[in-house]
Amino acid sequence: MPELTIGEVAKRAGVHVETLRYYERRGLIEEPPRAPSNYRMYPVESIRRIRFIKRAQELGFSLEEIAGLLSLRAAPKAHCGAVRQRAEAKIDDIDEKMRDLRRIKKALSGLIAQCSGRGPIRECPILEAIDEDAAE
Amino acid sequence: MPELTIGEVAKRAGVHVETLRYYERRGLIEEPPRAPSNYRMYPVESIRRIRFIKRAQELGFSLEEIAGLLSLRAAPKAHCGAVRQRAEAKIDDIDEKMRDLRRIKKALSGLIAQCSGRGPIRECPILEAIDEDAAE
DNA sequence: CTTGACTCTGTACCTAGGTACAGGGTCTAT
DNA sequence: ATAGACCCTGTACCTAGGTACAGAGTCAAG
Repeated sequence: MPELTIGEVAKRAGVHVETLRYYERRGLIEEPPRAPSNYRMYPVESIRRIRFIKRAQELGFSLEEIAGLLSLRAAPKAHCGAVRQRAEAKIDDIDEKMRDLRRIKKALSGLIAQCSGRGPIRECPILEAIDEDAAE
Repeated sequence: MPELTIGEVAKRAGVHVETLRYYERRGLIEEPPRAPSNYRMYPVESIRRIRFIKRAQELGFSLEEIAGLLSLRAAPKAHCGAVRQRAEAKIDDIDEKMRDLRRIKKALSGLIAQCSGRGPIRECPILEAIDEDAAE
């Protein structure tokens, strides 16, 4: 019987015990069977699933989106295009964030260029610019 | 007496009344004098300060960092280099975020390239890759 | 002089993704 | 048989930046 306690799963998957219980509440992992002691007893496959979740997170998916991926995976009629679509949407999100960051960086660079770094604070061109600019 | 109620300040600065009270609690704006009714009565300059906060936010500064900028501005001995330094640090933050986003985007693009979008979900190369990859 | 719009304080709630107790039960080694 | 390490539930707390009440007081118009 390859069953694991929550602490073993946590250690092997590299997460905290509380995180596993949290994922269970969030519906990301199904409720494992219980030992007579009421301890959760996880099959070894659980570790793989937790790692899937962590890696999808590293790819920028939220827990809600990951739940979607997982239920997609479990749907026999689903096809691969649905997954691809989600990945593409995520890339669009990333592109948008990058545009925002570039815009902000450009604005900051412009401010820095106006500041020698040597005047008194009262005449700081950066502060003056933030103070005076119309909302852009 | 150019004094404004909280609602007037909110409207003119483009924020909610609750936000102004929140900023006051956070120490971003000082407690305004009170009318006999106990209403807050703001001087017109307050509007400028609120707008400063909003614009600094748009530049990526947190409220805590903005509090720092504001107290810097109020310190007579401070010099402009301190502001410049904060702006440069913010650019470094941005660069780091952009690097992260680029890395993630690259990983996602690689996954998408492996997926025709047409297979059944069980053979989806994207899901398989997330499932199998060692943490990278 | 009353109605509606405004303001006050205090507190709870929201998202996201957890983390930390408290107060109990269980399991293992000695 | 008892100490220490584990597990259970339930609830509160955390960051960040607000938002939403509830219940009370105030102000202006008609």
